[in-house]
Amino acid sequence: MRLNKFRIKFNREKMDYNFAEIEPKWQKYWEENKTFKTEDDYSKPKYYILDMFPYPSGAGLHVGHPEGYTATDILSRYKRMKGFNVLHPMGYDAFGLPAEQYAMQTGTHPAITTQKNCDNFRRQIKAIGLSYDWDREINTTDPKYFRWTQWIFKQLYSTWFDSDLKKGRPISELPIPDKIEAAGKEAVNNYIGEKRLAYYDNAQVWWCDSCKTVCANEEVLTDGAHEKCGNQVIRKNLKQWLLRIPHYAERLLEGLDDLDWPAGVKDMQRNWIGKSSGAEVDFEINGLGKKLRVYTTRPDTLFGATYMVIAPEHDFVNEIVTAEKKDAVANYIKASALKSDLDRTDLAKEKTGVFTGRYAINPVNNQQIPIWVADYVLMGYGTGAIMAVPAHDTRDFEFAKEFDIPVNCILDPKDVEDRDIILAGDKCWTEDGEYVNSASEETGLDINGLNKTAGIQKTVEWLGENNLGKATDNFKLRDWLFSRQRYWGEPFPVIHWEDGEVTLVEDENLPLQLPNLEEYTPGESGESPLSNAGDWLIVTDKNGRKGRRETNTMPQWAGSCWYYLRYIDPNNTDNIFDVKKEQYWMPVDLYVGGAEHAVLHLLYSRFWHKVLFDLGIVSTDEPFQKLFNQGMILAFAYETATGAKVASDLVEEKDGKYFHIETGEELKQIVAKMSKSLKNVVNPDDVIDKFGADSLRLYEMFMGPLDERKPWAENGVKGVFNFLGKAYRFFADPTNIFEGEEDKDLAKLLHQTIKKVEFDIEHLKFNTGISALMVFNNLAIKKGKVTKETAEIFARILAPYAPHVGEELWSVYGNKKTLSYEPWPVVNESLLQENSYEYPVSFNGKMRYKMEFPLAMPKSEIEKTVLSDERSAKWLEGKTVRKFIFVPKKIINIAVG
RNA sequence: GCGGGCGUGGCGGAAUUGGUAGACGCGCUAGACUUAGGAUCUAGUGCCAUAUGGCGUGGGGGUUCGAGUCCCUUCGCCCGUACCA
Repeated sequence: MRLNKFRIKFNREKMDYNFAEIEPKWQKYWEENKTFKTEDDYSKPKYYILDMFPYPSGAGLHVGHPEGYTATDILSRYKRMKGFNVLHPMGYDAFGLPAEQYAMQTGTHPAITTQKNCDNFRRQIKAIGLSYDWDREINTTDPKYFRWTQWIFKQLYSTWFDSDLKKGRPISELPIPDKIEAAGKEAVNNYIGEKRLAYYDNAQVWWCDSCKTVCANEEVLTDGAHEKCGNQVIRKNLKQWLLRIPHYAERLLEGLDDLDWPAGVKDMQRNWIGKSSGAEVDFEINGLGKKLRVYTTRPDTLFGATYMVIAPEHDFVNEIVTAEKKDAVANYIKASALKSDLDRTDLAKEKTGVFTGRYAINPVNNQQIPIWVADYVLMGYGTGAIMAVPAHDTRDFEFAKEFDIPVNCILDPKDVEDRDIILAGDKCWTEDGEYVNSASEETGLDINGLNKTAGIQKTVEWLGENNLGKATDNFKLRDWLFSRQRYWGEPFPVIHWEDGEVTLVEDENLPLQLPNLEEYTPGESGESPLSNAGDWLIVTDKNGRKGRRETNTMPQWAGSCWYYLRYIDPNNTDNIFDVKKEQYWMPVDLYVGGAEHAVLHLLYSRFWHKVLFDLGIVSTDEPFQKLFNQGMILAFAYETATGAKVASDLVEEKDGKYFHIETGEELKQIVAKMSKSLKNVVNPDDVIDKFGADSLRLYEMFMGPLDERKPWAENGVKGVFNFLGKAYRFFADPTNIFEGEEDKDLAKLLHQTIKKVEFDIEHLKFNTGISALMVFNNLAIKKGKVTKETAEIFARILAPYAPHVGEELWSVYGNKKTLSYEPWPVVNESLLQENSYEYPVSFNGKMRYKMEFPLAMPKSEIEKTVLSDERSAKWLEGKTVRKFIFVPKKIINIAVG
């Protein structure tokens, strides 16, 4: 479908809405007057409104960007008029792969590409009329910025987590056990190294062979593809920097409770942190004099354990396996090591495993149960070993059925249809019930007759008393892999000395800049491009000792982890920010962005923030008080009956139906993501050219609720453009404005509109706010004349949405300065007072007619009037009134029958 | 499987939280002004029916004087996640 099917024409004779003149004029005014420069005026209440800053791609802004940006801009403009000191900044998350790949192909330095893209983004953002304080613009690739990213890394490296106090503390305060102290300096250093929040070690990592880099767990998609490029990642063992985020698991989990965040995002983070409560239990291994420790969330089902499983990678495998099973087990381990992770996590596949030939002793009843090796048990979770209770765990049940292992039901489901089948061990039961066969005279444990909660409690107590196990929590959250084999990232301020010592670059030598390179291509086996940087790479200390700089760089998350803090004091050269300013501005009052960052950026940021809080660097425990996810903007797309997608330029519309231009086939209109291949990508620049920035802003807000996904429709832009045109033509025409008293209806609606617009902005319901402005505009035009006071109020309440039209009207009325700091109009409640109400009169819930009554009229009189009204006769005929319902200022309903 | 969200006219969506379903906009229909209209203005527009009226918020059931809204049940779609013991 051709998108340019109409062009806006102006009537040059009359005063018309010429956005192409108005918009650049006011953008220039704001820029020259630094209208939106934010002062650190502590006497005013503050409001910090943050957008997720963009990655400045070569493709420029997408219509998804202005959606969130307009929403925050409306709120910012509104809050300024409400007397708040508003911090509303913008910047660029500019480290990243595309600029580096472009450099590999063309030799253009990533800094040049980045600069160009940032300039383009800035131009586009300014063309939307967003009220950012441009003096606070930041860029993660700017050495003045990443100096402090490196500085924070140093803080992480120099911090340990005190699990008693549940907080991070300076590494200098780490108590060293006497035993370690006695073992010498190396032992002490190793001990400290094990406690640092940042550490360098061999790690099983995800490697993307297409990007030639490692990536974090969070960057690997469900199907094993790299989030950035879609290539399947593989496992590799490399020396890498990691951050001990699991130390903060509990804090990150608890912190979520008090945050005003979307439930979905909170749940995703909870899920990702993955806390489970259970117990660790030790099983004596028969004939080895060794204990095998398992983790279970169901210690209450110990009596039902009929076998055990250890992961193929478990340390004990070789010791446990008996001579005659050695080959079988070795083959199994080899086979599972070859399996891709995708295969291993494929739920549909059948369970596999092999018996080790050895038995363990179940501590609750001293029975011997076989130990198996199976890859459905993962080394990375819990202890890498489980007790298997097939009667009450679906995975164990599947496995037991596969290998003919006994299923002992120990939990009577009671009133359930399949009770007999379950009791016979032919069906798995994972819900609550009453224990049976769960007592042993020999060991003294008896939980028969209890329910699940009581069973768990009693078993855990018993395990503790007998020194066989204890209650334990487990988390899914793993160490955060924090280094990348890339050029275009923050260099680590780290030197590896030839004697094995690792030191950090001194604060006064930060930032550690990136060297200029000829060759940006990473090595095949995981060397970073920086290993080609000869002069930069090698350092010598004053004693002649040689060292090599860390050649990995930080991941893109590093820069975005703390950018909201730098906006507070972006040009501070001595400190990361001024303490007073931080105390004034933090926390962020509202953070708006896409939901795709639910477990990546938003979890990492919270982690860093908590560490900085523990170290006394920031004053709040959480960075973002309220989070709001804007919904994705989609587009209409077309597909054939067989579901084949058709590019939009091959579609024509006839009588509300869609046809293929070439084949004539009727097509179905669907909603899909904008994509180049479907040719339905909308560029904000084009929309501004054709309709203006105010129309773009208004339409993005008018489309629907901010948090919902919704399709772009150009006709909708025309709708809001028509509104702005109508409003402008009416309100900018001096012959429509008079001095005097406002029409009563219009005055009332005006104040209702102020109230509605205010409420809707506060609640981020911009679509209905615009609708209220339209309703008012329609009535004003119908009335034909408005007072200057009304006109000025309209300009002010329209301005947050359509600031260019707002400013233009304001100046038409003779005001010389911007309206950005004019006080928000006060609702005159007395105008909203009603002394009568037009009641809908319903019979059995169906509205039949309307009738006006004074609010003061008593119910009995209203009842009498309504029932004797001639319009009621028809509905009352042959029926008796069962009940007369009267709800003041709501409804009258007569139940008849 | 589990977790989160959604389902309202031809379309995007309203409904101030249990009280007039369909605000506002698009589209469509008719008219006005025009050489012209893809500009602008006016009127109409949930569906069925000639009409009194009937039917309508994915389907079924329930609570209530009254249900898009609450409860039960069922269907469909979207997002996230997955052998986490």
